[in-house]
Amino acid sequence: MEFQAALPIYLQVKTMIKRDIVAGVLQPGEKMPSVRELALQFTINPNTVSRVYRELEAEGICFTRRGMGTFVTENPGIVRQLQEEMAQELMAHFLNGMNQLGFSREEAILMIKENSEC
Amino acid sequence: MEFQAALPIYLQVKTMIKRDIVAGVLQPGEKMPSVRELALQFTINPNTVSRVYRELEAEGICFTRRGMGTFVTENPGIVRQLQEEMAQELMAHFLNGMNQLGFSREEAILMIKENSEC
DNA sequence: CCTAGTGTATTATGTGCTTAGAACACAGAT
DNA sequence: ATCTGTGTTCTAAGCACATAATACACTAGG
Repeated sequence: MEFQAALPIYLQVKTMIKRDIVAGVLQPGEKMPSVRELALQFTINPNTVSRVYRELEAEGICFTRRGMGTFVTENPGIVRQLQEEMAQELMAHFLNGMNQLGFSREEAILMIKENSEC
Repeated sequence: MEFQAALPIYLQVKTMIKRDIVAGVLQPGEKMPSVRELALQFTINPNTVSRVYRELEAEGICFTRRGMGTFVTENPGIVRQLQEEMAQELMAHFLNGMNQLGFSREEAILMIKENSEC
């Protein structure tokens, strides 16, 4: 694992966790790795992981029981909600970028269809 | 104009300029805005613009004539090259992200087709 | 009670980005 | 020569991010 230099690590970790929830790697109610464990796994500082969990909790994605750990929100709708949010954001980013490059929505779709090398 | 907090300003400006070149807003050989002018336009520091021009020059996208200004590279291939590069990057980012959300390439294309609201 | 494993908080340090301000070097026009 | 508009360079300051190290607060299980 390596992080992209341009984006703060804590944001990249947030995205990874959210994607793991959508993909089912982390399931609703499941215990997430401990702050120290995830810090070891990513070779980053526990404080950085702590920030990630704090922000994810503020977004209603997980909750914390002091002394016990951090857990994915039980609400099963969380998966669909995250999936919708993140997919929309990816599509918007892609289409907006392609538009600024001079490609229409249809041209963008055509290009992505005819490109097997990505 | 406002910048995204997560990404350094100089990177965002670089992308904007490259997209303008691909879209034809800036044409090969054309004079680019002066460091101070672009700084005023974006309400950022001239040093930040200077850094953008320096990096773009290092990538062969523009060249500088001291006392005259900074100009888009004359080479007309620059447009096609940038277009190819940036489109590939957008497609890769999109498909990779969708994959991590659990969508195959075909599903991703379907979703983007059926979504007129983005 | 004690230990181990949780999240949390604090302090200090280093790095990169951004800004402000000032000065310098070069080119073109008057 | 002088003025104006270029890019360039330098110094100082502030902020966010990330790290290291340490300590604290809580929970479960021996």
